Amino acid sequence: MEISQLIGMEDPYFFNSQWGLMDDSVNMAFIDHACPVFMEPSPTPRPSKQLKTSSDQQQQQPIKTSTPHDHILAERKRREKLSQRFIALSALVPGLKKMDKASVLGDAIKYLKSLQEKVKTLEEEVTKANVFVGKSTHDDEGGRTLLLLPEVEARFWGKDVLIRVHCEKKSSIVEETLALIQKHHLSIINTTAMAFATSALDITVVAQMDKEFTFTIKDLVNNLRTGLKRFM
Amino acid sequence: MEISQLIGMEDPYFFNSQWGLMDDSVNMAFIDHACPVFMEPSPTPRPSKQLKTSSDQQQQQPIKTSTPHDHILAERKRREKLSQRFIALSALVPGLKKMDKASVLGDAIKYLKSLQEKVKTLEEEVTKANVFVGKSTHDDEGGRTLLLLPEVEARFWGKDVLIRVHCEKKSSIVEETLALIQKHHLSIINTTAMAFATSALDITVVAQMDKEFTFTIKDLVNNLRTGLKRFM
DNA sequence: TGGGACACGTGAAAC
DNA sequence: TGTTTCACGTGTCCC
Repeated sequence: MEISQLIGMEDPYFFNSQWGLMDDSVNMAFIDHACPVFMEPSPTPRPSKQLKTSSDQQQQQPIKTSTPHDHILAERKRREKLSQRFIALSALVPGLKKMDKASVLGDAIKYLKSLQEKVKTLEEEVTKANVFVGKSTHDDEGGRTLLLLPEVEARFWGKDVLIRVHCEKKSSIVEETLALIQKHHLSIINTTAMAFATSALDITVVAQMDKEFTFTIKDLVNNLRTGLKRFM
Repeated sequence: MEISQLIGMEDPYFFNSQWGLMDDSVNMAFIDHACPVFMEPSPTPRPSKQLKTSSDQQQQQPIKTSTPHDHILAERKRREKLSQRFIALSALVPGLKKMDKASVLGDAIKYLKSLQEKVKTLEEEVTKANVFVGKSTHDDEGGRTLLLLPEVEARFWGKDVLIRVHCEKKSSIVEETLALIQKHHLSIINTTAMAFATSALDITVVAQMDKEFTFTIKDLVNNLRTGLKRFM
């Protein structure tokens, strides 16, 4: 409120010392990049230059009848926001040596690229590497293994999936297992079930993930285990 | 807080061509953060030579006269570099709706955070998956296990033995595996071999120990692994 | 018409 | 010393 009164004397155009430099804005037109902002030759309307001292606050408005200092206030706010985000960005980039804006941007770009690459390779590794998951077993000290059936194990290689189930021999357990697998958008390629000892069953399934479907080994194993448990 | 500061220094923001403004540096103090220099191979599409127009503008410059135009050019170059990096950064951030600088920075920050989080969870997933690795592979220490083919796993139930072998698909590997098993005085009851992915083979064998013969799971697994390794 | 975004030139300050 | 980076106010464009 009172601010507007305090700076009534905006009276711009103080540095018309080298006004001839301004027609260089024509050249700037082709320097400008990306966003299609075209600078016009800038007619540069000559305002009646009259420098007013600070004591004189005659509020006359030549052309710019708009708010004179809301503009600079808004610009300050914009700069402040930008600076804050620069700081926030620099806080996220590790090993930042130089803190100037260009370096922050440059290192952030490099770091972002490396992160994208890392995510890519990690995702590949997760889905393509051979991994066992979700063995519900506990090793005791003797090297023996206590079996908490059902035991489910899966490994991925791209879209191929190998699933092993070791469970108690029960009627319809094979059908139930295959149905569970199919519910995960897996196309069964091959399967075998072998009896082991007196009451155990060892099921092996090779399947393929349907296109556009991805899930983690962990989820698959957990879902199969909990699904089979309901049958036990 | 900041508003009071801004209002308080509102007045000294005016300018005349003289050298009379000094307290401007006071308010700069809390925002300013200076930086070292940095140079990089930059395309610099346009040198933008400042050619002298017919209406030469050299005059006055009471005291300064140091480098009036190099400064402008340097600043232009700096801005150009910054803008270029903004464009490069915006090209890396997917799903960018608004293209203004603040949005680019903000979205880049959010994207960077999400990538960091993703890397973290992915790395966790990979290591956790490795922790769960079962008995068959090489290194037992620290709960970690190296995933080295061939993987061999065996379990006993009385005289019954279940053996699983996951190995590279090679000719005669099944026969070799069965031969190795038989050398351990194991009578093969049932067996199956399933191809998995492009070059893997998953063999499951159910056998029975011959009378009078006993050995530990560990010995059986190790012998099978070393025997199969010679084939790889 | 008014607020948001941008590039500009400029003075100051950090090496 | 000069080179480099910064924030500032400003004009202008664009919704």
